[in-house]
Amino acid sequence: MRAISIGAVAKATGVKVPTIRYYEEVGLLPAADRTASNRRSYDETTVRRLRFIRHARDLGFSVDAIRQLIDLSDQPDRSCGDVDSIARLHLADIDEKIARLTALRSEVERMVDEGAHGRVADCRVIEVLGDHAACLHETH
Amino acid sequence: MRAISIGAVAKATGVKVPTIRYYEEVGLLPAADRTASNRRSYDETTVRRLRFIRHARDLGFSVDAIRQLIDLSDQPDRSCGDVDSIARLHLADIDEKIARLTALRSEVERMVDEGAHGRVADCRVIEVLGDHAACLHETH
DNA sequence: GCTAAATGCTCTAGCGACTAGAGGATCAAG
DNA sequence: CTTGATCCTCTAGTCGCTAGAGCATTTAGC
Repeated sequence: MRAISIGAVAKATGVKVPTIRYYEEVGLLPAADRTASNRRSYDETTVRRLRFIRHARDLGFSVDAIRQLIDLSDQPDRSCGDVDSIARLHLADIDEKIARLTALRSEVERMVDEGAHGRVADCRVIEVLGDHAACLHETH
Repeated sequence: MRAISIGAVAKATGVKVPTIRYYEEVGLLPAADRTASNRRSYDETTVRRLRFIRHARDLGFSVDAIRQLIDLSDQPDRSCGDVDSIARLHLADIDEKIARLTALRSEVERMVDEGAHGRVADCRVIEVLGDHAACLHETH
C-alpha cells in the first residue's frame, strides 16, 4: 500500500480536508499515521472507510449511528440484527420528520393561501401566527 | 397593566425561562423592564409577542425570519407583500426538505428491506453503505 | 538551486437555537 | 425565621461541521 496525503484522500472521496480531520477527532477514523514531517498519511483502507462514512452521512445517519455501524462492521461474525435495527430506527426517524413537515406544510400553505391583503394590519399570515386557535392541528 | 414575572410568562406561553432570556439576547424581545431587585418584569404585550414567536417557531420559521415578521407587523400600514413572501419562501423550504427526506426514505427502506442475513459479513445494510453504486439515485 | 504557490499542521471560534449547570441573590409561604 | 422556589449572570455544551490565524513543509517552475 502506498501513502496518500489528506488532500488526495479528500479528492478521492469528496470529503473536505477539515472534515477528515474532524472525523479523526470524533473517532470515526483512527488516528492517522504520520510522515517524518508530521503530515497525515493514509492508504486505501481509509479511502474505503471514508466513502462508507460519507455515504451514510448522505443518507442522514448521525455520526453516532455511523460509529456504531463501523464498530459492527468490524466484527463480521456478529449477527446482522444490530445493524438492521440501527437502520430501522433511522427509517422511523425519517418517517417522523416527514410526517411533521407535511403537517407544517399544510398549515403554512393554508396561511399563505388565505391571501395577501392590502396592508400588514389585515395580513392573514401575521394574524394566524398571533393566534394559535386559527390552526387546523393542535400539534404542529 | 400589571407586572408579570419571567416564570409566569413562561407558564402562560409554554416558552421556557432560559429561552425567553435567549430571545431577549438575540433581539426577538426588547430588553425587559427590571424591578428594584433587577428581576425582569413583563406585561401582556410580551406574552402576546412570545405567543407569536412560539407559534412561528413551531411552524418552523427561523429566528431571523421571525425578526423580519415582527418588524413588519410593527408597521401596520405597509403592504402585506413582504410578509407573504417570507411565508412563501418558508413554504418552498419545507417542500425541499420533504422532497429530500422522501428520497432518503426510499433509499433507506430499500436497504433494510433487502433483509437481515445471518452475519454482519453478509449484511446488505453494510454493503450498500460501502458501495454508492448500489443506490437508486445518484444524489440523495 | 531558488523562489513562490500550494498544501499541510494546530488551535480557536463561529453557525442555529437552544439547554444545562455553577454560584449567588431574592422572594413567598409556613 | 427558615426553607424552598424563583430569579440573576456567566460559561460551556449540543451537532456536524466551516472558517480563519499563524505557522511549517512540500512541490513546481525557472
